[in-house]
Amino acid sequence: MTRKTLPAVSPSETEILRLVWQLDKATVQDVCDKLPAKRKIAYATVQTLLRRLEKKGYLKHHIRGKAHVFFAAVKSENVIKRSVNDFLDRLFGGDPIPLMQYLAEHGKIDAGDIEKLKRLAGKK
Amino acid sequence: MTRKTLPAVSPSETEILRLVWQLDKATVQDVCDKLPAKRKIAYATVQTLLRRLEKKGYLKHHIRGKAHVFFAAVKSENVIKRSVNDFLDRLFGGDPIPLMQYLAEHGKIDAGDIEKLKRLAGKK
DNA sequence: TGACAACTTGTACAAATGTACGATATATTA
DNA sequence: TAATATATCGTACATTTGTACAAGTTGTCA
Repeated sequence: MTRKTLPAVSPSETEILRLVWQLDKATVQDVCDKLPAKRKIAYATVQTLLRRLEKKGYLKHHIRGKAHVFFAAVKSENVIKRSVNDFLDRLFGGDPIPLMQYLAEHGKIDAGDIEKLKRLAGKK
Repeated sequence: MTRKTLPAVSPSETEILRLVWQLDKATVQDVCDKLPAKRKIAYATVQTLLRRLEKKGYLKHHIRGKAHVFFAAVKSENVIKRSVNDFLDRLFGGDPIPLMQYLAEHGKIDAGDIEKLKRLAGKK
């Protein structure tokens, strides 16, 4: 009987969560190492974020030696879904087209990418 | 000599800001009326958000009668750019493809939309 | 012109967020 | 096994965010 909606993930937490997904399993140190060079925050800060994510229900951990090894407790798709919808609502009133448009116009994606996407969309 | 980076726009502020863009010029009341039915927050709250947006530099206002008429002080593209990039960084490490994919897979866009986008992307 | 309704202003305040130090516990290794 | 390096834990704290009331101000209409 898990609560159906977990507490919201804050922006910084999202960033950390993503790294854990990427690493699959990760210690505080692992996450620190994976942080983009630009983004420098203390080990202790990453630790706090991981702790909060666990308390909120997004992560679990088991122990390896003296270190905590964190891993996802919920499917990333669920988090992504919520995040994207929320973002879309706030910035574009829920309409995805302007977002796609922005990405297309800013060369963040090219025709090739779109070709692949088209196949994906077609599948639906 | 405007500061090159304005203070960040919070999620709720973003929502309000979007409505002002949509209305072009808007009083507190206008924004309230435009709020999605789901989202119900007090007049006073909307007012605070508008005040903050103005203080942060995203809005300006002139007076009409006794009411403040707010309007954009910076181009929406700038805000969108920052928001999208930020969102992309945090949730996808900056890679737009997974986002497009999510949108495509969830039927939020269809092949027709993509066809148009392709043309846009091609232009670049 | 006076009352009313519509607005703004000042202020408040709890909760969430971002960031991190100091103390303590524990593998590891010399 | 004692010292060391590494971790966690408890805690803290300034800001930002979300939300809003109460009091004062000012067009407006009868």
